[in-house]
Amino acid sequence: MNKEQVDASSETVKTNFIHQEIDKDLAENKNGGAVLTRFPPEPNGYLHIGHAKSICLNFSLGQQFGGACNLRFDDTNPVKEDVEYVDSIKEDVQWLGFDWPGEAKFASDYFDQLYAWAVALIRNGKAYVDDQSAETIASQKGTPTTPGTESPFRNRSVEENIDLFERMKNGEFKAGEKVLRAKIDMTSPNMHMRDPLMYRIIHSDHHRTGDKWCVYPMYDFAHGQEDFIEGITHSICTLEFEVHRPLYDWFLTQIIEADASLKDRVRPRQIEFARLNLNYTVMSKRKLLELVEKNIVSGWDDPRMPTVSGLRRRGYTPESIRTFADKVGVARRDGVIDVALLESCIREDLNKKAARVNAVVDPIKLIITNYPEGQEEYVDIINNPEDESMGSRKLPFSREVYIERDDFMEDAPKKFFRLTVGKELRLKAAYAITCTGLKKDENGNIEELYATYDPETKSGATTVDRKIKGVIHWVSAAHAVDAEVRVYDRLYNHEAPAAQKDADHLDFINKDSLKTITAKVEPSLTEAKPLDQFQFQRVGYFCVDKDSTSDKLIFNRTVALKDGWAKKK
RNA sequence: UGUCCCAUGGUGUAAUUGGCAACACGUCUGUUUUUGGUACAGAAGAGUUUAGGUUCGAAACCUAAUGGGACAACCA
Repeated sequence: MNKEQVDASSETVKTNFIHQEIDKDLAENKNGGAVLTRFPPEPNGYLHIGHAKSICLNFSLGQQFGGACNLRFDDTNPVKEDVEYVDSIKEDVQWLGFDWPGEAKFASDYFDQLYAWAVALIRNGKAYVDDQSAETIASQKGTPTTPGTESPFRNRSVEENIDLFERMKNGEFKAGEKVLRAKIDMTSPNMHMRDPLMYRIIHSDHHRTGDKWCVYPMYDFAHGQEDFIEGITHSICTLEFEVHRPLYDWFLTQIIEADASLKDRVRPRQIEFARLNLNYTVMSKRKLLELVEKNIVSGWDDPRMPTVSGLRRRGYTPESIRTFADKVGVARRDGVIDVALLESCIREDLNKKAARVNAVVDPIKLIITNYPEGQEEYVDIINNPEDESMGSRKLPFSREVYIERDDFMEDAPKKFFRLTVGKELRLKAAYAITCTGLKKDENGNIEELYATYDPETKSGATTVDRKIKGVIHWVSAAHAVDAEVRVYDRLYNHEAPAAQKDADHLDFINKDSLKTITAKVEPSLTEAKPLDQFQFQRVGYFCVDKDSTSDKLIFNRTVALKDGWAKKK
């Protein structure tokens, strides 16, 4: 199969530089042709759309190359981590449509091995216990432009180091009293090679290992070895870890050197890519947490949050997020993606799937004066013009209906296809009506509209065949059900809220990012279940909120429909 | 006064690895439409940051400049 055919048959097959690097490794028969990736979150927060990109990348790489992708929790810092996050992360990954081989893995599963390797490094004179304070160690580090200086404890004997490290493990010292450091090069131009910390003392219960450990490995001494233990071939991470790569490789080299039996094992390779940035939002855990803690949003799953749980509650589908991740691409240059792309992905998906319903979001009553009082009838209406198999339903029609306030205009320009006095238009799936007048209150606000209908124009009836340009949606007033509709907009009114020098991201909060209104919806919606998705005809895509009940319907607006008319205005 | 990474339409990614720049989103036009949606047809918009070099030929390779980014947590 050549590349053209692949592209034509499957939109998801798209090349990127990581793909190409793996191809090269395969061509060189590295690792015996194995490909195994991993998604390694720290269980200290909720996943967001940026993680989703990484998840899609790692898992689909695993799938495409006939391997798999491990889910591994990087739980090396008990003071920040919690099982609550483990559960939400698992749920989000599965919801996105991915699964990992066997049980989820944990860095804490490897603490014994990591400890043994640390001891091996000490034996080989590659690590030492430092008694200095964090401040002192930091000051000896130097700066990116000036070399560091060596610790006075750097040349302790192997025996002393081993004894000290063991006593650290046994809890004989207080937190901060001692650390284990790699002995590399305090003058290295790469700060991470200036005798980085391997272990620190933490007297705090770990969510999985309890109080077994008093020492915990740092990221750099853990991550590469975790990959190595699991047989990961390609360790894909974001750009900021690029400077860690020499250290990643150095630790692996030391470990293999210390134990010849490890020489033939799969050796992981770290590859970095640019993290996802989206405009009109923020992506850092810290800022997202701030939004939650300051009650700017209702929680991690607030539909305005870029979290996976927020997007889910907003009505985004896993498919739409996967196509988004695919379209965004993978590269080494950092950029900012337009949310419009995300929105187009969910529209594309929901256009095919969502049943159309009639819901009037900003209602105004229209009375059809020549329709008999007390009469009602049921008209047929198609559920989804994009999918005939979704069938049709009956919709009640009567003398008084609600229509959208902005579907009427008193002094309408000629290009206005909707309702205006004297003009005929169609109530979708029902009759053609002609507006005959209106009633205003003392402030000049329109209270009611009046119209006459033409019984000959009933939808489906072939008797009348005149061209009627305008078609609007409506709901029978007598049958309408009230529903709370939460109209969401972007959370920030600045496209780069986190990138301003003299302003905080909170300065750019969009005060109108949530408008709660009461809509009149068709009665069939009382059957809707949480997370069900609909297109409110001509308005947008909406999903039933998790707190919705048949007595109190709540809908979240996922995304508005494209509005060509709004642009013209 | 450092090391490393990056630079392609408005945005994001491509360019079969040296053969006169493509796709998606967005924008604009039209056609169809009982959704001003969808679908369809078409258009505008970059000559690839700059300057040198290598080459018959450079977005791609080399050098330098410029611009952007990363690195000095007992975080990951």
